[in-house]
Amino acid sequence: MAGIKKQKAVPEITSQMSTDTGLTRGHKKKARTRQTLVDAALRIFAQHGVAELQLNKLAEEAQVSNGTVYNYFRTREEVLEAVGVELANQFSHRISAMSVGVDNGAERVSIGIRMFIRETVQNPLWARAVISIYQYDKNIRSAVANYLRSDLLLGEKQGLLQFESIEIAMGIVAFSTIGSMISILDGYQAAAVDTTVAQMLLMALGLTSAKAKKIAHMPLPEAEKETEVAKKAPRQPGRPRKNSV
Amino acid sequence: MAGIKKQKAVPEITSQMSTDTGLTRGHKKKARTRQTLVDAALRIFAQHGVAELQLNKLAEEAQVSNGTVYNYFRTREEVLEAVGVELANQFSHRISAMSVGVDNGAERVSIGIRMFIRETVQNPLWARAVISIYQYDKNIRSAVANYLRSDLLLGEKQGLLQFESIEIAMGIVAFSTIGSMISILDGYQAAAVDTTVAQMLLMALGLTSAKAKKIAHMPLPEAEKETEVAKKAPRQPGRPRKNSV
Amino acid sequence: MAGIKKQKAVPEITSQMSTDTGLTRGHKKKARTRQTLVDAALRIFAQHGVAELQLNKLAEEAQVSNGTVYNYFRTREEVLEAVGVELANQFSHRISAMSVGVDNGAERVSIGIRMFIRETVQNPLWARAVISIYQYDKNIRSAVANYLRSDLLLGEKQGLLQFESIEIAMGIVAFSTIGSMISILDGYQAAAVDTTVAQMLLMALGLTSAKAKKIAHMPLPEAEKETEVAKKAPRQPGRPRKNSV
Amino acid sequence: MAGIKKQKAVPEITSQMSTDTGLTRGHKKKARTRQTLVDAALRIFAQHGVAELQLNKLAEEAQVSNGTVYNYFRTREEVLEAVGVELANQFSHRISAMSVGVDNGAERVSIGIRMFIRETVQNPLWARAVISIYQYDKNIRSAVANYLRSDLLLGEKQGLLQFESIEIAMGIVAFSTIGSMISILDGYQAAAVDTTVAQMLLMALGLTSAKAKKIAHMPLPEAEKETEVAKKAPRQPGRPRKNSV
DNA sequence: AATGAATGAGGCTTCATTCAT
DNA sequence: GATGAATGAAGCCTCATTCAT
Repeated sequence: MAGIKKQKAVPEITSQMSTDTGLTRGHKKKARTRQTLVDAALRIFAQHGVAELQLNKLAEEAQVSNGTVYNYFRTREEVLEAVGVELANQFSHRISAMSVGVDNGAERVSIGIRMFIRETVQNPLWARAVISIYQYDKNIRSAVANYLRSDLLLGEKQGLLQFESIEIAMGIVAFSTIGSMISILDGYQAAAVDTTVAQMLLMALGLTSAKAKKIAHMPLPEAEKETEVAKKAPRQPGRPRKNSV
Repeated sequence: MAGIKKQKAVPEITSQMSTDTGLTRGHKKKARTRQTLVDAALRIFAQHGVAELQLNKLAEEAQVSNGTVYNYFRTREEVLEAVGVELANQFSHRISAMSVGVDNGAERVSIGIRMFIRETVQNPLWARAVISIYQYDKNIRSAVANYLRSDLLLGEKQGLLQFESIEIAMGIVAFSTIGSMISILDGYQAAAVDTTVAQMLLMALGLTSAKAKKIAHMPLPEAEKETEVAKKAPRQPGRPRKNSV
Repeated sequence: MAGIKKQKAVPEITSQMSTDTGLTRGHKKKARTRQTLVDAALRIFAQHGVAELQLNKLAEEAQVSNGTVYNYFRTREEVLEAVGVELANQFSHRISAMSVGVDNGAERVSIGIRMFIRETVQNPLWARAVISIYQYDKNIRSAVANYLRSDLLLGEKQGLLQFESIEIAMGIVAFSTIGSMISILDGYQAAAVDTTVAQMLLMALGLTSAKAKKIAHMPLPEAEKETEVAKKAPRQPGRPRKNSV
Repeated sequence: MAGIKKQKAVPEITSQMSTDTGLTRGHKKKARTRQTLVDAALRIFAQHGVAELQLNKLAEEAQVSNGTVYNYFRTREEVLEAVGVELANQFSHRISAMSVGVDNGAERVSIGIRMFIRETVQNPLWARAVISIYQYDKNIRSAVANYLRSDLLLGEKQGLLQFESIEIAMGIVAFSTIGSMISILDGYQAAAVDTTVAQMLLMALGLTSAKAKKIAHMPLPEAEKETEVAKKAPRQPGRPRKNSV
């Protein structure tokens, strides 16, 4: 987890989320500015929520002039959109990476839930950014849902999970997880929140208490995969229209 | 109870929410104006979310001058706080009223969940206000949680519900319900969302699938208030705002 | 005369200043409201300066409703004017009272200068009000000038004082006195400011250094009124306001 | 230096006051705009007094948008402070320039007094600005005092002037001068106010009537700058503002 | 591309004044 | 007279956006 040079007292929230921007070769300074801005935006979301994003603050955080922001984004909305896309992509990478090698649908779901909750404790700023944008942006909700969907369907196919409606099940798992993250940020203190939540949600998905407990308490895979995330390429400049963020 | 004269195309979201505090006597102008403002704020939350509350719009909506707002609230923040308190009070009344006469903890929880979800379909504006402020205001979350707590503890005492942590259980129930409401506002269409969600959450709380299903499908009590609500809440089309909630 | 009930921590600045308007008979409550308002205005001037007079604050300070102010004054300007007149009257009374029985023009001038400076130390709030309104209101300046004029002319007639222009002499005496008061409020600390200033001004008016010194150091007459003032004016800490006057 | 293009009927009050900082080269836009704003603020002070400074009027006067003001000053208070500093600096330059080449302390004091009074007649707007801010801002008073101090001490050292307290002497000279300026603005008309005042103040500082008269009547040095001022400052009638200064 | 000064619409807030009770 | 809620013009300030360099 490398981390970007920060000038403020804000802990690294982008480090894990952003790529290590292949600065191995140091000759794409200009192309990286956009990523710098997106990263800065994420840090601001974390601290102040989506609604508060101010472009002059963004410029300051990214250590560029305010005019520079407009070389990459035409409006404030476009910035929000780009950050949404960025975060959605990060979700994709992280969630897939999380349970790589695990082929039990119930376990995969459990791992996802637990990782998000654990990460909240480790990195509240990141959590705040996630929650903030998750609540704000329907597209993000869809992106998360899609990852959940495959695992839930897998679990169902394996005869482990049962639910009447995949959509409703996705909603419950996702919002309960987000809700638990919020509770933690609200100040709720407890050990093993992750396993407790995972167990309850597995029960909601049809597992018996015993089985749910067992799966929820399985050791988490070694998340060395964070490095993988780091490798992903910077987003392309072309503006993907439509709402989001 | 008659609902407030509206000059805009916004359906009644406050009429049903205002508690019948005996201020029918018209000699407390100040109290009435304050309520007018809070009601107007709720309507605005419903349409635009908490973050967008603008005090000049609030004044317009409440049909008073902008200066009047400041006779009641010193700052924008104070308005948000007051509305939060108001909504929390409404919750108190509504939730208690919902399952009055029901002494089974699991049933009480189920009724609460289902009522909120059903109300979302009937009155999306109200739902939007609830979601918006629920996400915005920790105090609201606490207020809701407290009502949940007693029912959960009752159910546990009755040997019906089981959970490791009451706090976590409250979070899961509340956020899953909110999440389902959001899904509905996001456009998710399904019959019997309420029973499905209630059943899953009861399972999360330790009931077997069969018992959960049975309780989740019990007929809802005839809430006279609800009848009124249904009457008053015309389907509301409302341009699908930027990003749902 | 008893001073007005104060609800704040502001020492009495009006009690000593209020002329004994024949309210000895205590049966004119309504007639006194106006005086209450003027007194309250003086207290506010003392604390915040003329420019800051706010009618709602005035009403609050006078413990009447804001509407009541408009039963006595039609506009804010009228309040300021009334306070000006009031203060001018107070000056009249005080200044004449000061050197009653003294028939030496130079001494009379000296006494006036010294009394104002001494009072500043004793009662900074009163001083602030005086300075504030003196600078604000030309009429006050005229009122003060008239009292000065007669003493200066007396002194000239007596062969004690000499000046080319009575108007200029009045200005120098008055503004030097006010200036000394400001210096004291600005934080200048010294013993015997009053005699030093009086001496210098007497010299400016043609007295030799020796004569000026002698007159400036004469004991002040026992102003019974002053005794009261001293009693009533507890040292006032008051944050040193940004820019004094 | 030619003065700033004015779009209003206000005579030049800034041109003469602006120090000739070599910002003639047009490549410091920011510095120029700031100066533009300060100059505009001085013009407003002259017309309306410090208390009335309105930032939208300031922007209008400076012919920039209101937002621009906030690129240079964070609050209204900061504008006042900046103008105070500016005026203090101008004082520094002007006063030193006034009696350059004169090495008699008493003469130097006399020259300063007389110049300010004469300038009041020539340029009432400038005088109003000076008076207004002098009364408002303690720092300005300090700045003026410091220039006076050295001359007074010089005169004392030369055996010309005598005073018990330098601080009190400074106060008397400064406030008497300001007071004379106010009298002039109040409408007092007389020839040779400057010499009369100077003479009286020199007497207050220990000079005999004869010596004081002689020094007070010495010809003023030819301030080339002053000539320009006289040229530029048309008599300004100006509605007699409610309460003068 | 980067810069950063300038812009101005629009929101927040104050406060003198009105008016029905 | 006294009250105090209501009014709304007017000021302060923010911030997304533009544009010349």
